[in-house]
Amino acid sequence: MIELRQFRQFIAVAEELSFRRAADRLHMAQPPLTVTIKQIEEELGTLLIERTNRIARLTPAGRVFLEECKRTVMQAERAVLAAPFSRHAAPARD
Amino acid sequence: MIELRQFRQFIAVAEELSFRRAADRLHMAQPPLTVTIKQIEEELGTLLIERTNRIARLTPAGRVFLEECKRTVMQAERAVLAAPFSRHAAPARD
DNA sequence: CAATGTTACGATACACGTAATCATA
DNA sequence: TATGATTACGTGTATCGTAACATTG
Repeated sequence: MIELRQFRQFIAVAEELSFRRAADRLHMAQPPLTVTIKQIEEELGTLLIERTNRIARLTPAGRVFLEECKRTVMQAERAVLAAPFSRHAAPARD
Repeated sequence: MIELRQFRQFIAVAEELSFRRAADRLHMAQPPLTVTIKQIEEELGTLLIERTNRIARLTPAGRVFLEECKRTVMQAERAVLAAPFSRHAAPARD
C-alpha cells in the first residue's frame, strides 16, 4: 500500500530530475531513492522516469503522477493544519 | 512525519466510533490503533476523540480532521489511478 | 575517468500481534 | 463481570546507510 513517504521521495526526484540532488534535498542517501521509485513504478505498473545513466525526463505518466502527488501531499498538510485550528483541547498527557 | 497509514486508521476509528470495530474493518488488532491515534493527537497537539472507557464522540477538531483525512486518502487513490491512465509503457521488467 | 545511478547487504527502527492490566456499563 | 480500551513487551519486516559495482558523458 502506497504511502506519503513514497510520494514525497518521488516529488523530490521528479522535480530535481536527479537522484543525487533529490537525496540532498531529502537529507538522505541516493540508493533508497532508487528502490522507492522502482517500488512505485512496480505498484503503478507504469514507467515514470526515463533513465539512461542520468535521468532523461519524466514520462507522460510521470508528469501526471507528479501533479497528483503534489496535490496529495498538500492535502495531507492541509489536514494536519486544519484540525488544530478548530480548537478544542490539548490531548491528555496521561 | 504523518503517513497515509495513520490517516486510514483514524478514518476507520472515527467512522466506527469504536476501536474494536475499526480493528475488525482494518483486519488488525485493537492495540496498535490506540497507539496510532495517540501518535496523531500528539503530532497535531489536539485531542481528536473524547474517550471514557468506550469512545464517546469526535471533538470538533476530530470532525474536521476526519473530513480532511478522507479527502487526502481519496486524492492519494486518484494519484495512483491517474498515472497509468496517461499510458506510456510498462516498467522495465528485466 | 569523473559523476551518476544501481545492486547488495547489514543494522536499526517501527508497526504489528499477544498477553496482561485497567476501566465502566 | 463482561466488554472494550490501554499499557507492556517481544518479533518480524522495511527503511535506511555503507560499500561495491555498473554505466555513460
